[in-house]
Amino acid sequence: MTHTRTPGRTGPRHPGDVRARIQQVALDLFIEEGYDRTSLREIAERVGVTKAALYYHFPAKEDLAESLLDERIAALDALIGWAEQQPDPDRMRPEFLRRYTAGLHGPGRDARIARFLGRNPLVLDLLPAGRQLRDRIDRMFALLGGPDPSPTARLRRILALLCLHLDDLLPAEPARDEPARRDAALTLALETLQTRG
Amino acid sequence: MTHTRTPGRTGPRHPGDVRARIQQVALDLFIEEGYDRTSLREIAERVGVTKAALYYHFPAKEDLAESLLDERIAALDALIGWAEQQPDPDRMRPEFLRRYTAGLHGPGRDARIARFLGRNPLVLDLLPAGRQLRDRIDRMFALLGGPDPSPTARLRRILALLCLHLDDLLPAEPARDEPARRDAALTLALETLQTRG
DNA sequence: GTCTATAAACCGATAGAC
DNA sequence: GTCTATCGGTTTATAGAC
Repeated sequence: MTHTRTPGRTGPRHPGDVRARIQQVALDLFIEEGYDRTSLREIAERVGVTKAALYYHFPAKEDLAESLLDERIAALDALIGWAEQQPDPDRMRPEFLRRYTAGLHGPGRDARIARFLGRNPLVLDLLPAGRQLRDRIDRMFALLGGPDPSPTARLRRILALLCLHLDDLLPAEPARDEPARRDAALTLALETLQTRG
Repeated sequence: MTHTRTPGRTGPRHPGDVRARIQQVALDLFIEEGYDRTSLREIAERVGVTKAALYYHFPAKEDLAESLLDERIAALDALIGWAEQQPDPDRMRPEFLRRYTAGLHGPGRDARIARFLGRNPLVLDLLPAGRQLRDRIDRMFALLGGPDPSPTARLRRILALLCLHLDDLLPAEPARDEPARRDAALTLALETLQTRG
């Protein structure tokens, strides 16, 4: 038995684990200049290894992107699981939005993954994990609204969730990512969801 | 003086003007599979000409994309011009939203150009015309809100305009592009803009 | 685990005939 | 205006040494 470990497992042998650093750098570049325009050469260069080393950790470029989405899918699954256990949907929904935005801006990469998707929406069609993610989004829409929604009610719940992603969808604004802005977004989301027009 | 015309001018010599057909096909493909993933070979194939013919009508791929954005910029300039002439801002703003969505879904390519941008947001950074378009968007935000906005008010006007683009931002939904849905979006946009929280 | 070297494919773009 | 043919560059991905 050797000390060699599968690169897919967690638990870095040394800090700055290469696999995680590749993910970090790739995420940065995917946000900055787009998934398609980011080459593996560019990622490898910034990490400080060669292109071939990337292929040791990820079989293909798509698998590197998938590994990022998997984290986000797991986070959403946990949240959806919680929501489905709540007995009172009317009390669940506002708390759902609070937990959603809290999870987005807590520790971890979720906030940047959301921005990655906001800047590369076609990834949701392109990758298998993207289609899985879209399935989770649809289930969240279902949770946010009651049965048999009117067109307005349908749009309203979509809009409420979108509120919390304004900064991911818009091109860089001066005031992005400030706590006050996040609070304002949550307030707007709650108001949007709860208005009965 | 010959009959040869500059391809940039309007007035087709024959119906199905090749330049316009290239734009149509390119727009379709840019929406379906993304700007970066759409090759000139693919566009030429679907139009029924060779790649080289494309270069007669557009000096480069970017110029083809720019030509699409130019139409949208002109449409927005007209709308912004109207808004700046209105004496009463409080009466202008709801009407602005109505004209904005009417222009989007009237004759012309504007609706599909908006979807092109929703699916390829990085184009706004990439192309010179994209940055011009962003400038128009900023000016519309300024028109929609009064001076010295609170964080909530800032987000609110952004959200109102975003309402009218929900179908451009979301992955294909079953009920996209129906008049009832557009009416619901306009109602929501007006409500979002006018609520004073 | 990381390297050097290279394969194979595709891209945007150009030259020049017609 | 459209064609054939091709150039030069970049990309993803692989083979094999260490």
